Amino acid sequence: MIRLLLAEDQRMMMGALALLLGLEDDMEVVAQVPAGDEIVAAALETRPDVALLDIELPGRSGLDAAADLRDQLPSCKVLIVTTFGRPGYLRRAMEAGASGFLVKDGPVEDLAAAIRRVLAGERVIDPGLAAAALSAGPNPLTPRERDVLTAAVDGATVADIAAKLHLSQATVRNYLSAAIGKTGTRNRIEAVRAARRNGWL
Amino acid sequence: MIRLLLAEDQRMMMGALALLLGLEDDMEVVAQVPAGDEIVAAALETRPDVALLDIELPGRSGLDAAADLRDQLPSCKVLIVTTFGRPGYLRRAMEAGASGFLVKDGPVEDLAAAIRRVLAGERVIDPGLAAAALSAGPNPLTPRERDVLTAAVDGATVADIAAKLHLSQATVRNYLSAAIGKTGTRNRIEAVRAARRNGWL
DNA sequence: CCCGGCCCGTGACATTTGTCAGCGCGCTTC
DNA sequence: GAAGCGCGCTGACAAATGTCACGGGCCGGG
Repeated sequence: MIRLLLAEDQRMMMGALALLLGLEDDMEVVAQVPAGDEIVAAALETRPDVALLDIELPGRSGLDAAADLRDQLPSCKVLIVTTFGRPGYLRRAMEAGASGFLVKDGPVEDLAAAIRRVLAGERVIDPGLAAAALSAGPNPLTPRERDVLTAAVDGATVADIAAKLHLSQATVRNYLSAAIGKTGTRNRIEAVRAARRNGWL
Repeated sequence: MIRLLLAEDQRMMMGALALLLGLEDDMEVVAQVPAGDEIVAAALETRPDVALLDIELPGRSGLDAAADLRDQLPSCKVLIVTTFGRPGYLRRAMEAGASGFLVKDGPVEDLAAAIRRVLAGERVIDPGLAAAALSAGPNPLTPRERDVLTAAVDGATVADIAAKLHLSQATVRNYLSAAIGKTGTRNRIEAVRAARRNGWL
């Protein structure tokens, strides 16, 4: 029996997948968690063979959780299953030790197949996405630029960002300007969107 | 047999739901469409009793499709199933003649139950959401303000928006300012976010 | 050791953005 | 027909934003 852990915040999706995978003869869903910060605890308790993780989860990112799992339960393979096929996500998933990366756009049938392949030691990666990840190149943003950009997503003003990050306003503007330059965009909004699209966030 | 149509752009979700609902004795999935502009054609061909529609679909919004269905195939009940429980969405769904409104956050079990209730003539609405929709009040934005705001989502400058909508830059700024005022926010980014959150977009 | 990169800051500058007061036009509603 | 509202426009103003050149400190690699 292949023991599975599911992490996914859309409960309907998680429930559907759990039922579906449970129908496979050789699979068994041993844990379902709706938040990123519950993954490790659930995994340590239930000892799954494969963990299916969404990326955008409340509490803790699925990518971070993947890294945690690699450290604390290396026997457990990680398969990232996400809505957004962003190049930077794939890259980070690989760095976090994930064994596979699927987008939810694909057919359900792929899922069980991917699980078996991952368990056999293979790496399963969406082929189109792999190309995009390679052509996109690595993240050009420095850590600080990322911080400032992420702080700017919800419409915060320069003053807000400066206060949140304990920086001078002028410094914030400089970082913002640098990020805008590196993303080849015209203002912070476009910069944020471009960075997100690439998974640089 | 209850004949079902599914419209959903995340194929994995759609596939999982189709399989799952197909397991119910009295249900049968007769159509699966991944785009909003294919819904009506598929419905006319397959004559479903209930259509499960996502809102954010490529091609045409599920809400618009719901209105189309009411006109062209009134025998078909519409159940909106969406990720985002935005008050304005619920309101618009009701105006488009939908019989039910579920969020994907809920458990899968609810789904089959909701389908049966909708078919029995009941209205199925997430209770928490109904309260939010009532307390949020109707959309305060004028059509033009909406246009300008939606044109601003991807970081377009005032000049871009003016060009796209064939308006003077000053006019665009005025609409933007009005929208900012009505949403009680501080700049266009916050205004866009607030409007989206409420489903005023 | 020196170079380069990242970090954090300054000051000055042009541009963009948001606000306000007003104008005329057309429509609906009372 | 007057009042109210949405539409589109103008002009002017303050504030926020983006750009540039520049400084210093800290670190790691050649």
